[in-house]
Amino acid sequence: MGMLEESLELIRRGAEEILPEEELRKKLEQGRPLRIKAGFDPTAPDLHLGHTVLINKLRQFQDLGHEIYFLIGDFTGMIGDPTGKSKTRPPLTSEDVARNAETYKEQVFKILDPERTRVVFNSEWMNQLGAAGMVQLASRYTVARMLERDDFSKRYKAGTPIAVHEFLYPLIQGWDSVALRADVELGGTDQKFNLLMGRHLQEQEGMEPQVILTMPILEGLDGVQKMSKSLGNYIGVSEPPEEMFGKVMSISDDLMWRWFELLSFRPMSEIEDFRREVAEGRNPRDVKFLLGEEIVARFHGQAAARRAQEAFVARFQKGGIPDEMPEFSLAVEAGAAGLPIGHALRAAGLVSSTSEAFRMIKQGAVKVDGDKVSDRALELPVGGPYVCQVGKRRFARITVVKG
RNA sequence: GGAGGGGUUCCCGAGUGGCCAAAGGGAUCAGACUGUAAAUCUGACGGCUCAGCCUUCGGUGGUUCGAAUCCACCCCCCUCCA
Repeated sequence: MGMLEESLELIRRGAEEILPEEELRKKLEQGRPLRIKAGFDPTAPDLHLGHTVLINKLRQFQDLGHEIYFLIGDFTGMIGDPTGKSKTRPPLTSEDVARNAETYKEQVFKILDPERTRVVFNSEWMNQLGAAGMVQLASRYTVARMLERDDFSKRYKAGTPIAVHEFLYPLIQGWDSVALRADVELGGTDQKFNLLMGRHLQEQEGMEPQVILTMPILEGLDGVQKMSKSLGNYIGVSEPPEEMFGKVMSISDDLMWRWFELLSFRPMSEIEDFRREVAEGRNPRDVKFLLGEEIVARFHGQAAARRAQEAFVARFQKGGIPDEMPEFSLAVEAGAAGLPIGHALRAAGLVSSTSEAFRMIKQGAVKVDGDKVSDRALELPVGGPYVCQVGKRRFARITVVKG
């Protein structure tokens, strides 16, 4: 059964854990489209590549002919996810949720096939459940077992408070699996407990329990910490092509292989070939080009990807300046003939203070129209535009006008 | 409620009357080297109309020629006991 093994191998790719893998094999052997579930917050999505690791896995399931249930947890959203920090979330109106759902679709359908994706909301069945149903659901699990969840047990031992309703979160998430009759549920590694809850509840309901698949957290641009917005080491899926490409090029060679595994749709055999070629002397940069191109093409199309790469080569390999950069029109002070360079750089956001501007000048990092600036007292005469540059990456086009 | 420990520049963390814009490390930024890599080396790292000046060491007020350092009160955090 070569087909089956191939499918399994694709599903296994990059996955942290599949529990239990034997059951997954059996489900696949049934030859029917499986119901694949993954849950998402109802909050406004601003996806970055780290989030797409999971979505890519959904896509692979789709390619294998299975059906995706893209669950938006609008009911659970009211509880607030107790995993991790204890920030309370402001309640969302149904309009908010609807709008956020649209944004999700926009971003996610760059990867997923809309034809094979069902977007569902758990308020659909949770609102039906009622208080009595909720109590009954809560009776399905013991406190002792609840405390097995890693963060619960840590908090309990540490003596930090756990509100009773937080226990409801995994139960509801598990109940979603019952309601959807999910065959497989995907989630991040931190979701393992919640995913297993689905198995438990389905079993109690006499259903064939779902298989759970956890995906690892993607490392960000720094290669060490997880990709996240707050750490600033991310690539957003709606970033412009050139920026996206440039950021991919800036990752380390080691990280590149990790990204290939989790973000590329190239077969692993091909990636292994790349790895061998690099070991034999091929410039890793050229392989990274392929990764960058694939990723940019996914979100912006093939043509944009090619342009992004050309712009990259022109700018960095040939030392040119980018076509597009922020433009500013700055006024000189009344009576002055020109704009002091320090002020200009600060106003254009190239430096955060005039002090920094002077430091940069001292270090030879500042160029105007390609000429290195060494005089901190330099003034830009009325006119322009001047192409101002700090370091290799920060550019602005500045026009100086009369005050 | 009782006992003790602590709040320093982005983070960690030294400093206990002047030599302190404040050690050291991390992060960051720039320069060199490169492949806008990584590693390494060098430098910078409060602000300003910048060889000078101004504002910072939880808050407020005080002692002193002079305070991050001493005193008073206040706020916040942590540990132990009840």
